[in-house]
Amino acid sequence: MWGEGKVRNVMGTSFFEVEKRDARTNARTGVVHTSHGDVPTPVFMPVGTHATVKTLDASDLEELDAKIILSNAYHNALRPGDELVNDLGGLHGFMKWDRAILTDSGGFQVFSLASLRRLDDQGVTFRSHWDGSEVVWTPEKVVRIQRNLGSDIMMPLDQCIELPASEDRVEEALERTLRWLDRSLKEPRKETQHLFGIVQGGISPSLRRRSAEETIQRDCPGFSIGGLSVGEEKSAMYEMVDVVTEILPQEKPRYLMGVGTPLDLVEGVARGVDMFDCVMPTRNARNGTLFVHEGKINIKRSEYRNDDRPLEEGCSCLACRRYSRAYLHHLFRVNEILALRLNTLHNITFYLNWMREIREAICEGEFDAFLKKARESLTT
RNA sequence: GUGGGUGUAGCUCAGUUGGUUAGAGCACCAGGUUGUGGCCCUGGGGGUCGAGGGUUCGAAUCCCUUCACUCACC
Repeated sequence: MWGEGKVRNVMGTSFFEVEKRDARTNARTGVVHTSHGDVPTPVFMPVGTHATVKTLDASDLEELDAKIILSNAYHNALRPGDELVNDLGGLHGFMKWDRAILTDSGGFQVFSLASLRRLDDQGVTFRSHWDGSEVVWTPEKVVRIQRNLGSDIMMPLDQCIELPASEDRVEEALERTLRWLDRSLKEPRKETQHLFGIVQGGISPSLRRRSAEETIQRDCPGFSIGGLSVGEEKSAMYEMVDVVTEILPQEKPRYLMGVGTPLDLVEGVARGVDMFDCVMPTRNARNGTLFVHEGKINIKRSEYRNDDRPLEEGCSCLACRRYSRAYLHHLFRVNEILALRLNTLHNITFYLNWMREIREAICEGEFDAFLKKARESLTT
């Protein structure tokens, strides 16, 4: 099913190295080398849209042992402004985070803020969601923004479309994404910055293949799989990941954008994905949904009002080490800021530990069993 | 004591000239949340319409009595 792909380790100071490949699936461990440190893969990148992982600061993230976070070109360019960030030492200096940063281009905002935009081949015209002023985006400008932000890994402007969509529209978005990638690659960036290509193609296997085959012709150090988890069936998403990872080169990292649930991460890894990001652990933390190995805990539920146990026995996070479900329930119910912070600490800890467990399972040759167990115990 | 006002879901209130099974917002109970606004979405439980009597085919709605709260004046 997953084939027996070739491993071609690149020696020396290459951007990415595959370390261990699973025998029965496409899962592999590796390391992404950046000028802000090494990142063991498969990795989950906490989302810090506005130069902060909401409720946490850089020292929190260091304590949680995060090696890389994700931020956003669109949001940071509007506020506080990428030139200001550049003056203040880039995102790293600004937020005092000296580990790796990946920035998303704002391509997803073209999609999610669709009512505010006008799009043609030249680029995108937005109305700022802050003050309504008009901003024009081109692929070149988006690279310039990310150069100012100083991220280690940057995404080109792409076109992510709503599903379901006609074959024609998917194809048009796919072609435009490729043209925009070519323009992005011509725009200067710092030597230490790496620009990924993004594969589109909706939920059409043939268009996905075409997008992947075209994209890998470009000189990119890694490839992203975009346009998924936007309302399609879960089975379709997994199938698209299968289709694409079969084509992407083994020696370069694959990044599945915006995904996903703990089970999605395992399923993605099984298909050869190395990098993930998702708002789910942080957003759900703020909405009272907490991840544990058995599934999810909705801390709002009244059954936790008198529950003296920690969220999850053995969890290393502050919320679990020190506080009870009853206390977390209370804090959430009375809308205390601390609830959001403790919940976020827990969910990020869970996600980072989850990826660590995945890496260990691969290293020990037990990923297959790990995958099987995850499928049995997790439904989403 | 006299005169006026108000009593409808836990809270704040809609409810047409009397007309199906009395509604909304918030709260409560429970789901959802996938390249981020603590937002938002979807369900659910909950009412002797202050109480009693009357008119009527039919009353939250009209009439009488009564109770509670409230305002003004003694």
